[in-house]
Amino acid sequence: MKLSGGVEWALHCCVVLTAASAPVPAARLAALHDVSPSYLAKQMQALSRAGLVHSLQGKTGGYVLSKKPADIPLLDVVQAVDGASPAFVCTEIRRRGPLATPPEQCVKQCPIARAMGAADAAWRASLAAVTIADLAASVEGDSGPEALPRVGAWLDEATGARRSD
Amino acid sequence: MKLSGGVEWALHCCVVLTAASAPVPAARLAALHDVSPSYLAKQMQALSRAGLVHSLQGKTGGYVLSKKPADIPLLDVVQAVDGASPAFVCTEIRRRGPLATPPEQCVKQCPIARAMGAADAAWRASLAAVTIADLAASVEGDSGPEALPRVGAWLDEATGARRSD
DNA sequence: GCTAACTCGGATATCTCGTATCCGAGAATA
DNA sequence: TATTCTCGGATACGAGATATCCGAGTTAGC
Repeated sequence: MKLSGGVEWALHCCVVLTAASAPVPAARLAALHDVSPSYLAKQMQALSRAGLVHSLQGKTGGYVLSKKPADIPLLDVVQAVDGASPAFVCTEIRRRGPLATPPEQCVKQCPIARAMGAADAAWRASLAAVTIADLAASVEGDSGPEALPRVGAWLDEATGARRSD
Repeated sequence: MKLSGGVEWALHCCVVLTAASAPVPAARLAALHDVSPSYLAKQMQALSRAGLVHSLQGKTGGYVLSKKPADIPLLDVVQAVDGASPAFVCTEIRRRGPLATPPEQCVKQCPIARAMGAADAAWRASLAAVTIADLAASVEGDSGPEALPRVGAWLDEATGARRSD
């Protein structure tokens, strides 16, 4: 029961992209967080495939959020990076062995699968209730209203003035 | 975000142990479900270490539930087999890179970690609300009141009359 | 009291999946 | 039109899960 490590990176990227006003290359995002550029690129590709971010190619290319931050639940980001398959997969072992449950009693899934599925649904519901906009607001509350715009400005420097660092 | 496959086996074993009236060897449990005896033994060891089942050695040994089924939440079984560590681990990447958040603003964990932690808590709460006894009752509702006792009798055959198969 | 057989428990190979990386395709700028 | 920068998929590497085996301990029977 472990979540892919790239999920954390993807979520942070989505939050900071909120403050950017121009396409941000994956390399720039990697530099901001001081993480592997190659690997973060992979996560951004996943977000792009899921339609959460729009990718622009070419010299001034990069990634832009394709929706309003308030319309992006955390669940979408997590599922884009980590996959949408549920944590628990029922192997139907009740149908095996000498005392296998007869097929006519297997119309509904077994109680174990139901309970695990309910827990999975609760987890997803919790993630679906929070959006990227909520996270951005929380960052303001924690680090002050100027923190996020400052990051956004730093990200924009890449395109505006390449002489920043 | 994938759960160890052994979790399913462990849960099924706990449910059927409800109906047994004598210690059941791991090999017998494996035969019931037609799964690898060696690997299931590993899961049972995890349950034993967690104190959910009591292990008896010797010729008439085996595993017995160490508590009333109503006192064993699914969460305990899942955590015993899969580990208790949370699915999301915050790497604190906000403290890295050129615009690292100053340490004095890191007294509380970042909004992302909080949101993921809340989802994890919801998942655990859902699992903690269901007990092995609830599952056993659901099995009765699905397959009839005689299904579970029949399995229990089959498990007991191992010790009572070894001439069963 | 002793032998023998059966049990659990931990230590040991194998393998899939996540981690990390690289190079080619495509587009906008100059 | 050529160049430079970007994304995108295909490619090695490593950790963790999967599956297994053998030794330690205990009980039953003789």
